Amino acid sequence: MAEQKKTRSVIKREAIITGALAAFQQYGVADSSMDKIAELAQVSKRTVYNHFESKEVLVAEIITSEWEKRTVVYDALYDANKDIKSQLTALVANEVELMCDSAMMELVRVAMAHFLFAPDTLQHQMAKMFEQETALQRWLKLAMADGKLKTLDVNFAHDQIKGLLKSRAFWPQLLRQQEPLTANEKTELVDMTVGMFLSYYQA
Amino acid sequence: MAEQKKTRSVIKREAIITGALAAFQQYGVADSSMDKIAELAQVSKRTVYNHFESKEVLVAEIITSEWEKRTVVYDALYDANKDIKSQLTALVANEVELMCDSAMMELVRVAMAHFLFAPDTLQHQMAKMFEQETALQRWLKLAMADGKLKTLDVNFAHDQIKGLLKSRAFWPQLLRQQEPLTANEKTELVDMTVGMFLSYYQA
DNA sequence: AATTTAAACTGCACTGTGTAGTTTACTTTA
DNA sequence: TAAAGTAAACTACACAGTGCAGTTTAAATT
Repeated sequence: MAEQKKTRSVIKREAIITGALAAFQQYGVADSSMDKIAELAQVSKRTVYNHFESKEVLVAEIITSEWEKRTVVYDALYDANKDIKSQLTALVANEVELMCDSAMMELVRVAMAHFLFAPDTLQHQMAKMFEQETALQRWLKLAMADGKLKTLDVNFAHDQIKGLLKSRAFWPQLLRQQEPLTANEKTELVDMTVGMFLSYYQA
Repeated sequence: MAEQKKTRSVIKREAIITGALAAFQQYGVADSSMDKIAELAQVSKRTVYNHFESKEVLVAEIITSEWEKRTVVYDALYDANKDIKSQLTALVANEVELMCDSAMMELVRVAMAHFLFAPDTLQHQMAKMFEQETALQRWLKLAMADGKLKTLDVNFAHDQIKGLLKSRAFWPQLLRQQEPLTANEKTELVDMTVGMFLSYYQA
């Protein structure tokens, strides 16, 4: 790794981002002043403005870059020789892990609160964050092409799976109405979801 | 109807609520100043404060009262003599109508943005808004007791149905990524949901 | 029908506070 | 020594909330 040669500028920048994220997660974007952010980052306010020309720029940059950092692509492609159920189970388990990740959840919370009433220009930015083909979608297409699933609308089916998962593993936690799922609850959720999906869709 | 005798006070109060709701829906709670609300309501700011002692009180009162107004109870109880599928279809169709309602959606948008980073005390208020047994839950219990459905965790099953519906009819619209569903799309969604649910749970 | 009364509303000036963003004079670091 | 950071004061503004003198409204009284 070439991580030793961090210039002071880079160090400060990272501190700002860390501090801003912490502030956003604790107070939300609207209630995080630039002074608070600078203080949390252990950096002078002027330095914040040297790195980010305005609060809006800082917010946008942090949210999108953190988002990209966290949407890593898990690419287990469809394998015609392996059994459908176990493949789907692995994929779905992966989706659950992604959506349960607490850093991810906090980021979504920040982004949602910030974008819900944002002007159109910012809404587009949010839209881009969401429209991103998942490994699950690719797999569904291939499995269907291979005749292992009933003919189906891939997007519809994908939303069904996501809906089944999120209603238990994501939304209640995002709204802080429910504790994060335990490992057991996760596997149960995955099994039930795959079971229900295949009971309807398996060819 | 005894609606003619509205005192001036009542008229003003209603104007304030209407104005505040309009402001909230357009700008969000945080960016709706009391001046803006008074202006939209065509009422002096002082009058707003005569009716609501602070902004927080105004927000809380409006959100909860509007919520209660909109969560009307549809009570179609389980009927052992009628066929399972048609009963469930009616109930699910009702749920979809409720969650698609644009006034409801706007209210949820306002409430979410407002409560997402609120202190614990306010979070409890939100929690109460959500924990409310639906006709669907009651029906599932009775249908299961009657042996028409496999033994199941009622809450889990309920969340599954809600998840299947919301991932297509609610969340994308809330985030303004998707237009509201057409009538056809709604019935298709209802049919697919009931179909999938029963394919797994019907005894 | 004219007058009185009390409650509610208005408009406006004013206080206090919090915040984005700027500026300045000084210090550190590569 | 030049670029980057620091600390603190400062500007300009928006907002929540208050106080008050004067006006409107509707109903009760004459």
